[in-house]
Amino acid sequence: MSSPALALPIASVERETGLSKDTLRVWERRYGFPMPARDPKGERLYPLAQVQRLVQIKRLMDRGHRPGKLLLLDEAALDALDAPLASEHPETSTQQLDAWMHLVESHDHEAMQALFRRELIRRGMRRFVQDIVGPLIARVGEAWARNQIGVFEEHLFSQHMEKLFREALAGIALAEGRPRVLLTTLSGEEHTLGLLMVEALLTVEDVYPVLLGPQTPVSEIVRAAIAKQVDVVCLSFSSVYSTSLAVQGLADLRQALPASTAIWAGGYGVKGIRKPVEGVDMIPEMADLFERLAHWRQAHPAEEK
Amino acid sequence: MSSPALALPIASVERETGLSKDTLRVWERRYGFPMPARDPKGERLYPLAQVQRLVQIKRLMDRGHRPGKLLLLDEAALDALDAPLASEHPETSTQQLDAWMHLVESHDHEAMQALFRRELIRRGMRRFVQDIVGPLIARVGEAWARNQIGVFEEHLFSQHMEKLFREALAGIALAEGRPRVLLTTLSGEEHTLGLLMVEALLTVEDVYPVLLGPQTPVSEIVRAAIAKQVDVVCLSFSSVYSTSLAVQGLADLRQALPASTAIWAGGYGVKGIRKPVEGVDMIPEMADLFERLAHWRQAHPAEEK
DNA sequence: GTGTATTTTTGTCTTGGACAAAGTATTGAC
DNA sequence: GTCAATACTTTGTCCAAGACAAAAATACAC
Repeated sequence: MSSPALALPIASVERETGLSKDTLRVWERRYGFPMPARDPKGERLYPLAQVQRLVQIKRLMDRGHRPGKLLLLDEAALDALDAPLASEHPETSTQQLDAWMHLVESHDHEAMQALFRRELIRRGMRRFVQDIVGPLIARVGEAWARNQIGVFEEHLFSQHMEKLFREALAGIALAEGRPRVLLTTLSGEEHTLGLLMVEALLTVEDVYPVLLGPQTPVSEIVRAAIAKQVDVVCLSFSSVYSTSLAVQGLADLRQALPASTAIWAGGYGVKGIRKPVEGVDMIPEMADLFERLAHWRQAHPAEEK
Repeated sequence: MSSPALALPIASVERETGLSKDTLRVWERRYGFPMPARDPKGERLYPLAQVQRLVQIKRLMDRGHRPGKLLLLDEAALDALDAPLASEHPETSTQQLDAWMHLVESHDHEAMQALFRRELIRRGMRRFVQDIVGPLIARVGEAWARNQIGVFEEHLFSQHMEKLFREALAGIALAEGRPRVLLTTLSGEEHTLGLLMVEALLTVEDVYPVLLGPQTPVSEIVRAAIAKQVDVVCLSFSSVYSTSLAVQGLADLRQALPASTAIWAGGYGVKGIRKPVEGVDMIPEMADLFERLAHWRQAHPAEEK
């Protein structure tokens, strides 16, 4: 018999935690944690408890804590760090959001899907996205960082949002509207939901969207922009994307793209950018998107043909 | 200025080829290939040509060739081994696939989308996926590996496939069919297309699918499987996922999941697995999926309530 | 406050050796 | 001849300790 699932080899820990083997080994050397057992061959075997703690540490690091501090803390101190942060959801009526969150937590996706559809019809796409989806995505991200929900709940939520948007857009035939907008993210930014949200908003505003999906290198964005003759390249940054990487990427893109092509950068990740990047329009809030759009249309009156 | 993309550091090569850093280094030591340049710091810089050849070698390995032989061959001999693959999907003529590929290359996604819809209606979901989508995805992956198309074309293709599947499934109300199947990938496997394809196939076969999206850690898959009470966990592996990581991950999952929950593993990434993993059903080909499904239903006759 | 220089932290890369698991070849029984 | 057990070869992953640059934090000047 024995109970083999009590410990994992280093490769599995890498997969489960997202921490590289090199990092795991160097932490052990420097900080004394994690300190795995060894098999007869001398290879590391991480007890499940240590793996769980590593997951927790990783999550706290994503929230801005530094490994040097975290790895020296004991379990209680770690848990204490997990608790606060609870105070901030300003804008939206907390009560309604709580109701939505409860659906996310309870995995009742049939009810969630049904409620989404109802609210979409009731409010229209624009208000639905602004009042519900946007805040809810932020709330879910926050709940995940605070360990109130797991990866599983977050994934399920994302999938159903995606399904909802794609179904809503399914019936809409693409008009030859202007501007033509390319939607994507830079390499390293995996979050797709923001893009779909923007696609939905723009489509109902008679924009012609070209959805490229996430993680396109700058050089390929340029190729795409030229091949599909877009007027605007719109990028989305989630809150986990490093601000400096975003600024660098936007600058690179601006340089590589013809001056006639506008660049819009949106999402929670751009809120941290203090100094604006030359030739790039920041869209920190959903509402700014419409402003930008109106602005573009004003500057580019419809030419015949 | 400069030309930064001419060579890649080892981490990028690992990501692009699915070969681990350790493997890349040990091949260099043993066989003399790949033999990367070095930057001032002494770190490896793989020229693009070597990376492409590595991708080719990886593909040939998945077809059963052994690295010891392949790494000693020159370019011509490698290409010779590569060629005879064309006849693998007899149901679809190479000519027709070429026509599809041409659409991918020309970025004409309106035509592509229209043609997809027509073929879906004409053939039905099952034949459409088996005869067209499956081979086409393989073909696109291959073209990408050979550098015949860029990231941009590949992304655009993926997005339109995704759109197609999601639109096709939009109208179908989920029946309370059995088995209930959880669809996801392990951390590190980003490819979503395979999941959607399987979801589409299963949905029309009256299965109840739970799509979790990509990159779920094993522990969260287990939570999800229990919460959603699924009968089967179905994982997809693309060709860039390392075979040994797949085996390790499947073993970890098998151990963590109740014995009553079946595990199905599909995609091009499982073709390289020689020795079956205890308690995991391999689905190397699309057709095997239906066989597995029939098998499951036979073993679990519908109980009333 | 805002910007620049200095120090610390941190992750990734390096080498060469070791070993077991998987794959191939050989042997021997029937 | 087939099949199975045995010996040999191939192959990927792991280990150790050292090195270094990019990022973050701190100190300092304005």
